[in-house]
Amino acid sequence: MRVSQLLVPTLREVPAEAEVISHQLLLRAGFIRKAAAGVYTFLPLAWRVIKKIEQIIREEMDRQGGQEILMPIIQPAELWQESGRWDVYGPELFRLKDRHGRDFCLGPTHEEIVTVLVRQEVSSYRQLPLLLYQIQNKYRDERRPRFGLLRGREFIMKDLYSFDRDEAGLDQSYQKMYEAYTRVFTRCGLKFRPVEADSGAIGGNDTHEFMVLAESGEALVVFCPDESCGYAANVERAATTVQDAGTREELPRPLEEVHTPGMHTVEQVTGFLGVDARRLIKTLLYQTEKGVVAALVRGDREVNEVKLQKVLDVLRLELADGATVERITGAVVGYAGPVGLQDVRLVADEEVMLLVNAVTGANRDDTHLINVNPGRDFVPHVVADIRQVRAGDPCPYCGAPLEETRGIEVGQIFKLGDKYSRVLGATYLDEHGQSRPMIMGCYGIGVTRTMAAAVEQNHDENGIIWPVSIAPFHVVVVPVNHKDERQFNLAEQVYRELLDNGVEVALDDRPERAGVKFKDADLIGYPLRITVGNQAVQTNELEVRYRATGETRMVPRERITGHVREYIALA
RNA sequence: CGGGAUGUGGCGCAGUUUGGCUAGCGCGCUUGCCUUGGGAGCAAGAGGCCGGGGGUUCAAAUCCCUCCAUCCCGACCA
Repeated sequence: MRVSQLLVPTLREVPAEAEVISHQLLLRAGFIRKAAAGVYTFLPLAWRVIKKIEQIIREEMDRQGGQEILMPIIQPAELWQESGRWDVYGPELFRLKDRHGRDFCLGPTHEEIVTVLVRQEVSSYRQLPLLLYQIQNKYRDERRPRFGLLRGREFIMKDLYSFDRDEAGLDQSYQKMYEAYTRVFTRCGLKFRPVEADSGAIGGNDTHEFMVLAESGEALVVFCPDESCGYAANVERAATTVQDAGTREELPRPLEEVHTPGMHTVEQVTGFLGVDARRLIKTLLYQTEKGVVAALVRGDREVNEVKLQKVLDVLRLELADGATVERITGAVVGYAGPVGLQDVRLVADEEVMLLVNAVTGANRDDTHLINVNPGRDFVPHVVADIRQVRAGDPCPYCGAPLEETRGIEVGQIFKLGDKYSRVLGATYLDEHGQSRPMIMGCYGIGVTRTMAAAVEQNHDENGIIWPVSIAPFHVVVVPVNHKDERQFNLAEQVYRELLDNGVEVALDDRPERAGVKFKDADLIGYPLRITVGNQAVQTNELEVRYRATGETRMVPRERITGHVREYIALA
């Protein structure tokens, strides 16, 4: 490709709207342009990258027996009503009507369509397992699209759905996808980590997220530093062993009230009373659709709202406002406690139950209770793990102190079980003529998000550094002086030779000064740059520059194609 | 959805407080000269219903009302 003919509108300055580095660089390097909030046009370079990622995904899906199909973006409301998700999905679902007033939506995911397809076309155990996938645009009307391609409203996703006879079959399909995903992200040249995750509203038991490790990631991950243990989980899901606060050996003392004027934070109370935060029981009131709930965690802990939501089995969970707190506890915010609290469900974290002679709010202004003993002074309705794990907590398997990192979720694999096959009636006849629901799994990869994640992880102050496997071109050939015919002809020869040998090469034939072309080459992130200047013409040696390291090397003219091909093959 | 901010040529911005006559600057773009190994220089150009609508006024980018868009923080979602 001749750069003079290529639509790569590079920008010298960072567009004001871009905050994260992948968004800035993809705009500046001429890969993407915004059409609306969270909706982008992919220019030629971006589209080449996307096609490469898609191709890697295709090969790995096919390797595991996946069959590619293409399902519609526009889906009839009836399907979603049948699964029950038309009402549940909420405002995230892009809804529209046709000219007859019939309801449709733009697919945010395709469980309904694919399950109904399989319901109609598959009826025998002989046809299972079946792995169907597509690479398709997806639509989610995010409340707040942000970070460029990392959280858009329209995005490209690979989604595969597995249909098995039973749980054992599902386990196998799940394992295949786990391997396939590991291969996909490895081949894309990304540093990533599969982590245990929460299954959220989709439900199901097992689920893993594949996280590309990057500071800008929205997800927080904890992991065990012991490689042989290998535990890693999204903090939403992460567990840790129950820890004693050091009060266990004490003998319970009689409950006592203390005057604590103006002390309503954990720091204030611990400072005032001269006790460890671990001795406090923090009482947080939450509003849910099932009423107000009190969540108890130790003073040094935070509530994990995802865990709490799961324990309570509620759809809505938010901290109660001050007025509600006062109504329930009879005191201003800061003095809530479990003792004598009426009309709310009490959920206590496991660690709270181990405390002896704890400190809590007294449900009265400026008053706390000391020597509170769980079981004696209050009895929670539920005891569960609702605490947020943090770095330093012991690994639940081996006890080593956990570490923290941030990640971008580029893939997630789910065991769905019979959730959709039951409601949508996707059944098959087994070898005994018995009708059974198919056992399903679903597996997604955010393709456009993966492109952005690759940039987040691979860049420097000059621009993008594409992993070779997904780079838009492998190499750019740059004649230094566009008016020097000898340079230009040599560059042209090299360009053609590389083209003829199957190398993805761009020739920067623009009548620009060398500096401009070098800057653009760095910004765009071609893995290799071949510079053709005076030296090349005179000595017949070409300068090859490696984007990843910034190193250069002189390569004899006749060896250039071999050198480039070797580099690509080894990458 | 709550809070905050911003909309002026392709990009980055000034001008708005205190209304005023041809709306500016840098980059980019076009043409010419010159230059040619890290975003050169000189000269001449093209390009803007100042986000939309309504109002106030002799006069609105500037003041008022309203709508829209975009970005950030939070909440939310997977």
